[in-house]
Amino acid sequence: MPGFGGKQLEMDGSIDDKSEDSPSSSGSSQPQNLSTVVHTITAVPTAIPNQPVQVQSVIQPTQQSVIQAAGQIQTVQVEEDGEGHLVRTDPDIEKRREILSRRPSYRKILNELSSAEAPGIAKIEEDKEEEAAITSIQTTIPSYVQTSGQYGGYCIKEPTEPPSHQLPIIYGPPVPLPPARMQDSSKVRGIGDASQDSSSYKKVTAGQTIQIAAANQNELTTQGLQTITMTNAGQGAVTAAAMPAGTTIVQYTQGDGSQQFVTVPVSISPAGEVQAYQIRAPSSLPAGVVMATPTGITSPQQLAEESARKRELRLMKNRVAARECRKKKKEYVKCLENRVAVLEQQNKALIEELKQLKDLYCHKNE
DNA sequence: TCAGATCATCGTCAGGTGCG
DNA sequence: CGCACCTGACGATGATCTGA
Repeated sequence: MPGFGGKQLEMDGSIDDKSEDSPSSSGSSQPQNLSTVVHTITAVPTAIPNQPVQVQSVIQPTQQSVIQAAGQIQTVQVEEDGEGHLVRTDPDIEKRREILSRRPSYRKILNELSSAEAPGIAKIEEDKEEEAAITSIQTTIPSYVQTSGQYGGYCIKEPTEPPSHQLPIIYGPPVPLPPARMQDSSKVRGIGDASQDSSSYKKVTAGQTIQIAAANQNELTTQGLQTITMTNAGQGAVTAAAMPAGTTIVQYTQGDGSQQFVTVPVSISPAGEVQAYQIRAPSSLPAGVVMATPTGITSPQQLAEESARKRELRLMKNRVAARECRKKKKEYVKCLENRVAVLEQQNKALIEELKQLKDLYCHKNE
């Protein structure tokens, strides 16, 4: 597993360089306490557990040696394995291997790395985004939403002064939608075309993604709500299987850029009754994800819709998690590359130092 | 210019891990 | 033990490169 490599590179079989590779020391790290060097050991970092440490100087197995790198001295127990390799046998190794046998978290690893680095490298902080400000919102589904699952176009009128932290109420008559805006949800999403209409009514795309854009960006931003994207069932990223007809995912972006997701079942009665749902932020969901709980689901169809909604929510969360994971992985790889650069630099400096000392020693003997 | 190769990105699934 | 989260693996898709 690639994810294990970096951790083992640091923890297993290599010099523990927690404090030796800060970026600030890059290029300027010179060993200071050379008089304390008993043996100079070059430990080759390896991703393979139990890989023997390659020892350049001649030392005896089971001998206490002192590794000195970038001013840090460390005692290392070295033993010979069955194949003539010299292997580190620190008492901590077993414990470390045990820890490393678990799947690592890029966040944890990077934080560990960062804690050993200079402050220049940013840690990946736990998401401390504020809890969703929206705790109790009444969403009203317009009666003209077609029960086939395909929305007709409709207008959204933003309240002149919407209450703080509340979604705008969707209402208004159906409006024919331009086909071009119904083609690609990815293009539709993020449209905040405030310049397009000066009126308080908005055209909203239907079929794939419906966005509720702010006419006055500042107005909504100050209320912590910028855009709302409604993803309809059966199209785009939401498959028909995942989202039965009449189920809607509402995604909106707050002023700070954090995304919020709401799943809203749209079961409009043939009579056109509007069903209201209470939107809340349950404790089981992470910050930023709120769940719309329909009141009084009893029929099997509604149960199926409920399970489909749950599935869609799970997929959405996993999608976000995958994105986060990839982001972390990239940062982690970058961090490792920086470490490699720093260590190469230090290795160079140490080799140079050794060379100079050897020359000095030879000259003294002569 | 175009077809194929290569690469990057993304969504989804499955399985491991941590935690209450 | 169940749930939520994390992450490797896989396939799909689009962008870019390359040689004919």
